[in-house]
Amino acid sequence: MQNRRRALLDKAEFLFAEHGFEGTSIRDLAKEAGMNLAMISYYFGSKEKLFEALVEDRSSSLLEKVKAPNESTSDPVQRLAALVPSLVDRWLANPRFYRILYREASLNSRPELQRIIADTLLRQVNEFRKILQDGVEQGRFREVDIDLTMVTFYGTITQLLSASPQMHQRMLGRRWGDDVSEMAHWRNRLVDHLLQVMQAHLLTRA
Amino acid sequence: MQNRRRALLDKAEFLFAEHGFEGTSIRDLAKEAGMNLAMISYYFGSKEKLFEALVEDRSSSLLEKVKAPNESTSDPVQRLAALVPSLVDRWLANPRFYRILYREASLNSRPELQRIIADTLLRQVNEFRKILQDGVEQGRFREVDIDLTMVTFYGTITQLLSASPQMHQRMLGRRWGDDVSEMAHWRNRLVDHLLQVMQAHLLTRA
Amino acid sequence: MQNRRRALLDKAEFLFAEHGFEGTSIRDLAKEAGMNLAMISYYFGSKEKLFEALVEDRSSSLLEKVKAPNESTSDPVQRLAALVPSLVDRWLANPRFYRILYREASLNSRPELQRIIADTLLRQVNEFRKILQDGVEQGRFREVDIDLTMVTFYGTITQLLSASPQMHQRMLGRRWGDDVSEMAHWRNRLVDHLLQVMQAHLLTRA
Amino acid sequence: MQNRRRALLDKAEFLFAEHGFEGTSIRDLAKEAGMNLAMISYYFGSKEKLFEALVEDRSSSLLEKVKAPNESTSDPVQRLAALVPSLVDRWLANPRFYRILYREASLNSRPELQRIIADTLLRQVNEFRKILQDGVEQGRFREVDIDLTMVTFYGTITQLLSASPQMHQRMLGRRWGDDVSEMAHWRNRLVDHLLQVMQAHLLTRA
DNA sequence: AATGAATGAGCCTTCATTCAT
DNA sequence: AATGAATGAAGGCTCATTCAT
Repeated sequence: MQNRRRALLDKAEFLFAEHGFEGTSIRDLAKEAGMNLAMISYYFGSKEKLFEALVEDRSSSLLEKVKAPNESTSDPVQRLAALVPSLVDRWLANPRFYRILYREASLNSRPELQRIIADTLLRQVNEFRKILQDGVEQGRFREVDIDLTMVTFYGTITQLLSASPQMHQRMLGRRWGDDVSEMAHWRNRLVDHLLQVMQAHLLTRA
Repeated sequence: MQNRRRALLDKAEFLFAEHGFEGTSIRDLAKEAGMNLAMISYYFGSKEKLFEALVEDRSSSLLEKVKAPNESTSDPVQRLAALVPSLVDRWLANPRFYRILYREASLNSRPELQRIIADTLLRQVNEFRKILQDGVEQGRFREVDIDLTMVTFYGTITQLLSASPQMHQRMLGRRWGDDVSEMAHWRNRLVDHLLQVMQAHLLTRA
Repeated sequence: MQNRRRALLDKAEFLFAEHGFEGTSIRDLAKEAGMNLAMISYYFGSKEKLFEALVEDRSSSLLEKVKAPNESTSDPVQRLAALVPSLVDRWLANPRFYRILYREASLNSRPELQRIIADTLLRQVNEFRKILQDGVEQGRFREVDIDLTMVTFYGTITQLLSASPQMHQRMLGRRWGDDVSEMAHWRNRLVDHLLQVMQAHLLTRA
Repeated sequence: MQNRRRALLDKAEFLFAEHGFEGTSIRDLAKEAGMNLAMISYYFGSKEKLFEALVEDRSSSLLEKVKAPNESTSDPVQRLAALVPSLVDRWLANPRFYRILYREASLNSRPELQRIIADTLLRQVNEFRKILQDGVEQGRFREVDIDLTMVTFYGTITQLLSASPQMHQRMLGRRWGDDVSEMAHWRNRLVDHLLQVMQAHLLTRA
């Protein structure tokens, strides 16, 4: 059945997020999913292929969601205002997945995995870069350091998503869990904050 | 001899940064350091204790450097302007170490390590938080989301430090290596950018 | 359908010959035959039973071919001259099968398989022994070491059949493949050589 | 200690001879040798490297023994008479090793192992080929099929060495074991037989 | 008749650690 | 102070087989 394959992907996402790719054994994964460990080989071929399948699955389901907004208008200011909540939603819809990606992206091992991860992350990053470039060219934005502005934007989200529960507790004082209302709370704070920071940074003062 | 212990710490820092704590075997480490693998147990007791020793060593050497600046004046604006380059220097002085810390801080394993890492990271974070709080209280800063402003500040640095060589190449187009002049380049860009973003964000417009 | 069963036997014979019984997995076999791996259990019950079925099939089909020649005359010299090409043809008609048998016959595992293999091989060996014994008894052959003469006779054929392609290439300089004309070449050389050796060895000199 | 390494080699030779390379697990081997299975990795690196080490060890110790005899005279007849017992002794000194080599040489897997085996076997084969070629050139031997004469010679020894205990019992009626007196018996019979066959085959009749 | 799914046992290898010297 | 030797546990993976359909 295909929902066993799906169950493996879900459990893998959870365990990879909590303990890392190296820190998760296929025995742990199989036990957690209530299956024989040979099923991982059966469905995916290997632990590494499972990872690739996870990226494939998650990124394909996410890319469909956001397409239109940034094409609807050519005004960089409006495009930015539209992209920020859209991106935040996209990331918060699958926080564990991005926690995994960012951690693995910081390693210098398993080059094939690295390539896949970089491809996935950069696809989204480039949406933002385009707006910045257009805005600066058109004189709507100040002449900022585009690379580092992107770093700030994505760094903010990454930082929030990547921190372990323990770090969150001690840094933000507030739980960061699977609770839906909790998520809505952060979503709104994050969107407001990012818009505020980006606009203050990019827009020329009257 | 003590420089053998030091050599182990240095090699461990390098390998942990590149391949992660789990991804680095003590065999690799011993081979890289040109010693017998029993030396790790001999000097540190275990792989985990070695990690703790690494944190101990690196953080103690860094904390001494920055103490005075933030006490010298009570003006939050000036204190911020002083803290930013000081912090950036502190981080860039040991980029590998922070790359390790941030990655491990995103895991939910080995609670004892987690605690040590959180302690180390938060000690620095709190310097920044204090300035923010004072500034807002004194009305010199706008009433921003302090937690998320911190996240943005540290997220920017983390993002820059954590990305793998491959990610750097593809995201920023520029190498990020051990080259000294390269480091100076990034140091200046980063300080300028952070000050600009923070001031635009925090300072009320005339 | 029965030709699927036959296809499995054929592919099994090929793979066992190339990689040995242990070295061939039923996965490889099923894939090579383009079937589901459950078919092996389905048709044969188990991998070992498949082997037995292979022996059954090949040896039964071969035994029918050669019966008459050795009964037609009582002269050992003529019987020998008739048996040699007949045996050579029998072996060369199925070189892979004998390659398998001889290899497995050199093991000391799976006693049941061993018994079956020994039965099959000895049935043919005994035809030769009988001629030798009769010839010596009748004074037509010299009083040779019958056991070792048999060993020489069968050893020659076995050696030729068993060597891997790589060994053949390097030992005989000539390919030993499925090519029909190639086979005819070896068949004639082998018959001539064996007759020459045996006659020189067995017949008293004038 | 190095005699543990030696013990592993000895046990491996025994088990490989009895059950084949594939049919012997490193668990069995370690248990048989009374060690932890990690020692195989420790001493040899891998199961395959252990095999290579076995070949290295056995063949190096054997090559030294026989050098002089075939150089002492240029008469092919005498050289043959000297080489036969010398070769037989060489092979019977390590029957298990050659049983392994011949079996593995009949496979078409693990090309690196194949190469090593072929090298080892051919080195000895070529001593014999040279005598044959010289003898024929000098007109001392009949114009025989040199390749197949070699096959007959080595096939005889191989056949005797390779058969499993069960096959021996049923084919030769006599045990073929580690018993020293038993070995001496076969050694003499084999030398006599081979000389007789080869001389009858090669020497022109008066 | 035939198959995809599933399993438990076993494979080889590497892990961090400890021990005797 | 330092090391080669040794270990038990765990790693990812493949094995032959069975089951429900």
